[in-house]
Amino acid sequence: MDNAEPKSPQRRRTPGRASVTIRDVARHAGVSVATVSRALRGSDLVHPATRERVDAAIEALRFTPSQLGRSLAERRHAANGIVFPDLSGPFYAEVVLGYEEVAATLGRSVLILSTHNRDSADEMVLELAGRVDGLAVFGRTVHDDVVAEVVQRGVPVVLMARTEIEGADSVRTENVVAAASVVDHLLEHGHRRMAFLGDPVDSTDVAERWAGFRGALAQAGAEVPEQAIPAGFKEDDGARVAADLVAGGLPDVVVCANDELALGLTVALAEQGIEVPGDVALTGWDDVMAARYAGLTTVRQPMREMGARAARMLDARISGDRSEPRHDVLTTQLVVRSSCGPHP
Amino acid sequence: MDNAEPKSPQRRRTPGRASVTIRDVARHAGVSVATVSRALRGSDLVHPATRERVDAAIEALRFTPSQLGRSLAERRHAANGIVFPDLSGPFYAEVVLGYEEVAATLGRSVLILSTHNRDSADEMVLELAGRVDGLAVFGRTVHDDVVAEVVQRGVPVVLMARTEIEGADSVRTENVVAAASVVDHLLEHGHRRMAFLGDPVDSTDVAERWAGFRGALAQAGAEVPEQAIPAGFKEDDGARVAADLVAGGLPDVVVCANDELALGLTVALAEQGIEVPGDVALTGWDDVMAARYAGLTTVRQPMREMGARAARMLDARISGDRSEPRHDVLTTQLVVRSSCGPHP
DNA sequence: CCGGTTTATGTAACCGGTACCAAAGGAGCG
DNA sequence: CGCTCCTTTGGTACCGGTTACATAAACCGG
Repeated sequence: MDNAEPKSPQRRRTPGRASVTIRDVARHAGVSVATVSRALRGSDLVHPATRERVDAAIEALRFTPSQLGRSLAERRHAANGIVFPDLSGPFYAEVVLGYEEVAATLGRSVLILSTHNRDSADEMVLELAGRVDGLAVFGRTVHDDVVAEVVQRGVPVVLMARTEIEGADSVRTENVVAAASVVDHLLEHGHRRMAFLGDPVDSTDVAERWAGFRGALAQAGAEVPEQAIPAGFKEDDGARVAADLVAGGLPDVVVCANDELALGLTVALAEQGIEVPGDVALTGWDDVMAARYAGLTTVRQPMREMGARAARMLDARISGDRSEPRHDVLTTQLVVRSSCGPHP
Repeated sequence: MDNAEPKSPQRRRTPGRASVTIRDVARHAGVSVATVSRALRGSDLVHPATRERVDAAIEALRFTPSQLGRSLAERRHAANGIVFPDLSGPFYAEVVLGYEEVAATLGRSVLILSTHNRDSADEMVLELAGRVDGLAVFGRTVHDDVVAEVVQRGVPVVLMARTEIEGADSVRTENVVAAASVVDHLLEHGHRRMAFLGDPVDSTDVAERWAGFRGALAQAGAEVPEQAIPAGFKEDDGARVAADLVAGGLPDVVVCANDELALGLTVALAEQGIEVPGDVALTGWDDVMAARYAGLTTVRQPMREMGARAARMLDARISGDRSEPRHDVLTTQLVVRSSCGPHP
């Protein structure tokens, strides 16, 4: 009965605490590990009396099954990953929230990775891919070939707000029509000379907004600017262009690629004595909380829904859905406030 | 050489893709798994020529070591968890960001869990605890006994913005002094009748702010309200109390437990024709982005630093630090804007 | 009272790595 | 030339679960 005392190289034990394993439980309950495992998973056929003994042992030993051992045996992580550039915007948080909520409901943990423009981002993503059953990637955070590599390894990927990639699902929000509706609204205000602030090269979303913007202007026979004014996504980036904008002669309105740009620009302009919307009108994009209080006209995107949908798409893939990749487009909504000027 | 053909029950293969393992690499390179493992970990002493063969095999087979197998063998997850109530505030996102940034630098992945007031939160936390090397818990998201249970299992825990628990480190921000400085500032404005909006029972932070608020009023010989006006943390909660506040006779100022409350209240009051700061002054707490644009006087907390510090504390514990639990308190900063009235 | 099921449990081979221990082969030295 | 010592490498027992397969016990109608 009490075997293996002499031969065994005496359980190597790490400095850390000795965690109690399924075999300890089995011994304590006087059954085999198989039985404990079965009792653990509730399901199968275990005699009530036996189950009781096992439960008692589990209780007595305060046993918790190791997720690691379980995952290895089941060959699934029961976890999803999500990659985004930087949580700092008030914006990504919503996406993550929607994602997490659905994933949790589906019994999957969520691993987050923020790339912060780190050089090592690519490796970090690959590493992450090895820890999850599926991965959501937001925007231009990761190089195409890295995403392709992940897909190629068989890990389902959903892209969010990003150009499509062979073999991966995607969710994004509508941009072209929304940008056109912004422009149309501004035209109704009587604004004619419009500038666009944001770098179309930097993001698919911005590129589409820029395209929609130009298209609508052209269609209306209004003047179409040659180029967008390049800028990042932060308030600082908006503030930085204020001087140039003034020096170059103010347009009637500046359509900004996101709210933070518009807000930063508003403040910087005010410092130069230029009023919004009196001297120049502005619009943003995203409808962050601050936009409400700043009276910023903007476009609302269903960020939380986007995260939620990504999580559901991944779940379907992980569960074996082999159908053609889907590419969902969520509709957006123009939110008119005061920054575009008094209603005509 | 080519053994085990007849006896082996022929590798059970799951429906999924057959991932390439370290043994495949070993076979391909004509070496043992031990050698591959050594080559993999870079370190050890492997003959350059051998290493080259192994690398070639890895390349050829597009092998990626399984994090699962590795974690199981190393008995570490290389991952930390963080639990918070709800990401939706513009506020928690910062904490998570700081946490993630440091954790990533230290080579740990981050698992997030948002409890959303779900009933199953406790089990979810316990489950999470089984997947990580350390856990950060924000606020009153989890019952004390659940946290204790996690600690008892030997998983290091750091509490954020929460009352201390035996055996766990904690980080929080200073509240009492800050609340007093808010009150002092308001007294300088000449405000005397002050109300406090927020539920002290709901959160340790709020309780401390309420205490600091009362203390400062008492010290100044001003009228001390019997009770705080209970409210949650959302804009809606702020809006909801507007009517009662007006009906009960407006105080000189309402000190709110967070910015969202103050902002929601501002809007609701405006709808009733009551101006801030003309008819009533307001202050918030957190200094979210919207507070800047709404001109809200508030208290800034170093949220990102809080997350970062929690991650560092956990790292120390995981690395074997057995010293007494630390309880860090981060200093906060009064940010004066227009909502408290014109300067005297 | 017996062969045939059905139910309950045990045995052991995985999952995919890590690392201890031993052995092989080469170099250096008296 | 024999003998240590050191560098490389291989064999294998883990880590902590799951589960296919075998086995034993209990049940059943004829």
